[in-house]
Amino acid sequence: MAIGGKKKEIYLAAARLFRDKGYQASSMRQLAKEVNLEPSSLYSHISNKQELLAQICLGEAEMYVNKMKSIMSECDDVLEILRQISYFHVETALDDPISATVFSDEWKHLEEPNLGRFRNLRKEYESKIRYIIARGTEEGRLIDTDSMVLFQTFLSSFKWIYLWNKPGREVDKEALQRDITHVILRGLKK
Amino acid sequence: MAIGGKKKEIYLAAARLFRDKGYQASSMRQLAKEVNLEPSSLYSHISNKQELLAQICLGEAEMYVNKMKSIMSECDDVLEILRQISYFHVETALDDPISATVFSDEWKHLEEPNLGRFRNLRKEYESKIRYIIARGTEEGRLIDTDSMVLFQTFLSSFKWIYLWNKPGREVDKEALQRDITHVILRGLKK
DNA sequence: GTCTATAACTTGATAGAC
DNA sequence: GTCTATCAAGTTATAGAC
Repeated sequence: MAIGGKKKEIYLAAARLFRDKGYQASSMRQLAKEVNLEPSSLYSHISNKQELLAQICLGEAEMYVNKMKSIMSECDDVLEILRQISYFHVETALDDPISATVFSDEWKHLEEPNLGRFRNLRKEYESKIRYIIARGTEEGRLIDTDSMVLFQTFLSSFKWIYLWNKPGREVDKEALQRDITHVILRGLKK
Repeated sequence: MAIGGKKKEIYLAAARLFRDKGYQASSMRQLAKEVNLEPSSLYSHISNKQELLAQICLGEAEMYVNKMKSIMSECDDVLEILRQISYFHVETALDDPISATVFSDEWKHLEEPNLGRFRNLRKEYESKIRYIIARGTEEGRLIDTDSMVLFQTFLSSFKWIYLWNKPGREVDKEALQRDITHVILRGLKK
């Protein structure tokens, strides 16, 4: 680990710990052990435990919002937008499954004002997807089923990848992107 | 609450607490308050906190396994079996969203030997579904995409219902069963 | 920046009176 | 079966020496 990289090392270890045991069951003592420090020394690098969770969750949330903006500014075709979102979800779940898991499963332990910020970012992201799906049905590109069902089914289809992506596993990213997107869009397309 | 129903009352309150705050963040003191007892009095009805989680998670897991056996013994058509599984998932998520959430999100806080039992039940359930999906592709009823992708996408498609099903919401169960099943099977069917 | 020591508090669970 | 009182262990975080 490079000099000055201790803070990053702490964040990475915290994310791994939160994923494996959950936020509440992860102690600062344990975290300290993982980065070879005494517990009190952690506080020279971070201000408290909550900050660790907030950084991870809000960082991921901002990444999704930014990606969504980027996709929508570059592309106008509903199916192509959904395809790009799908590819991005698979990619993030494979490239950083630890952060993806903490983001998905531990955000509820955020405290205010981080919780409010997180919910706003998620709402921003989700409302864009809702809009795309509603437009898709209007344009006759997606099936005419309840738009909430389409939206929720679409998003939940990615919720297994980060859990399934265990360290030892060999994954063909491009094949997985292609297959998952194929199955999902097959269900939604008219 | 009926006489003798205190134990059941405790379990219901515990499930609600585990869902809302997570297992680790739920304290026996809080649970005691919810059922109008002093913390120590809880131990006249249950032996410890872990037992509460185990009962909820293993109870749900057994229910799914039993239902799966029942479906497979009564029906031989792959698409009809998948339809019935889908309907059952939607039904349980709507009828008892609290247990469904604890089962899905808190099982990782089970300790041995409960954790092993839970994993075995889940494995039994999932291997039956894997088998059905593999058979579906062999028979030419389902698309020829990677069977693991089909399996995971199928199961994860139900993972939003119990979270979305907030108390105040009005839900048309039959419409939801029909719509969700329609979208999912559309994606899998040849 | 890291350490030792410790404050201030919460946790699950038990003992024993009633 | 419920209570009061309490224990032993664990929690986050801080103070101050080096």
